[in-house]
Amino acid sequence: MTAKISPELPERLVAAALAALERGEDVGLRALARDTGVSAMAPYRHFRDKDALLAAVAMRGFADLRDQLLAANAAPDPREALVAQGQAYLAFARARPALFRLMFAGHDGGPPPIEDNAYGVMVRRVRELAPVSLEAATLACWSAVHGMATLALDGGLSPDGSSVEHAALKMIVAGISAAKRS
Amino acid sequence: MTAKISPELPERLVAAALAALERGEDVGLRALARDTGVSAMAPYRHFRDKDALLAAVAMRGFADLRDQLLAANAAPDPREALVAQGQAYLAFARARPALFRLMFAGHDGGPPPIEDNAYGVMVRRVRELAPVSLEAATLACWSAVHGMATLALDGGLSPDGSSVEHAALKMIVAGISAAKRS
DNA sequence: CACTGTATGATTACGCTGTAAACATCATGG
DNA sequence: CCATGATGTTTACAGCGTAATCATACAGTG
Repeated sequence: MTAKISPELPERLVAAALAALERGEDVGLRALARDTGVSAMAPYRHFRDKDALLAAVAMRGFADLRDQLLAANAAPDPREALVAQGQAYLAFARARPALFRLMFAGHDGGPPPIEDNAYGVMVRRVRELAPVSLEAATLACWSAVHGMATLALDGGLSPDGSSVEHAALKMIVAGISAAKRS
Repeated sequence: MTAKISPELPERLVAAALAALERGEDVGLRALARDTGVSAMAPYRHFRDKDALLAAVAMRGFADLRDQLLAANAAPDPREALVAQGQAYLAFARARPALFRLMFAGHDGGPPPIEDNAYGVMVRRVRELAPVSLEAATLACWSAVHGMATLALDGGLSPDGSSVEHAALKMIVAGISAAKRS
């Protein structure tokens, strides 16, 4: 009665986790295994423990986020592009809140939250604005956007205040592009 | 064999939770009750469920945070004061990371993360800088500081990069004080 | 082809958790 | 003096993460 079907259990587990997150449920190894039609211990053949699985899910999330940022990066003007990236970041957090929170929940072994090229997508644009104090400018920009997303999820922001958010983002890039030296 | 001693179980439970958080352990109702020398079900006489207890803990955290911000608010110049507040906010998050994360973890029934006067402490200073676009400026400032704190906890920032952080904070207030209209 | 090692999954079991239900004990006010 | 409500205890149950052990199927080698 061994199944041994269908492609790659790990992928199906991660997919099931993403689905559960989208559904607003809280993910658990057992429920996850049940959804995948497999025994409770099966996931342990592919992930050291629950955190390892969640780290894999988070990585998928970071990849998606990077794609969203890239898609929003079209404008030639760096200021416009950065604001658009910020809005995309916010939209991602609001569209998939549980996943977003998981991504930044600090599961020990996982990758740093600033992952892969999602970071690079932004840094390239910031460099056009503030090449001398790049580090500080990048930190300011990313912090502001990430903080706004977090506050939005936790109820501090009204979900329809997009014009205020837009104005705030413009202030940030203004402050950044005004920097001459550290 | 009924204890019925000592002042107010709820306070002692919250205190035990804070202690456990400070110790880096993860809080649980049972362990909490054990630390307090009381039975596992006792907390339910004072809190509807675990989330309610955590919400109380979070409120205590917000009060502490507000005090830190007030203490950092001394400088007469609003720009300096805001930067100092940001640094205090960061210091709080780094000094008590588990509590900070709990405060913004979005336990349903709790208060909004921007709590009490902690918010007001900052808003008053922002108003001196950008009275016309207050909403956006406040959002920009709070978002940046909160995002920096979150990123710091999740390993994205080096713990000794305080000069970069300082520069980033200055950029933020520069962008805010440059705002003339929305 | 038979044989064996390795990868994958299933079973079982343990201690932990949050919490529902029923019971005991006290302080208090009619 | 006794009923009543507030507080804490005991017992019980379902769910969780995971350690240990067993079963199966496939791959490579003789």
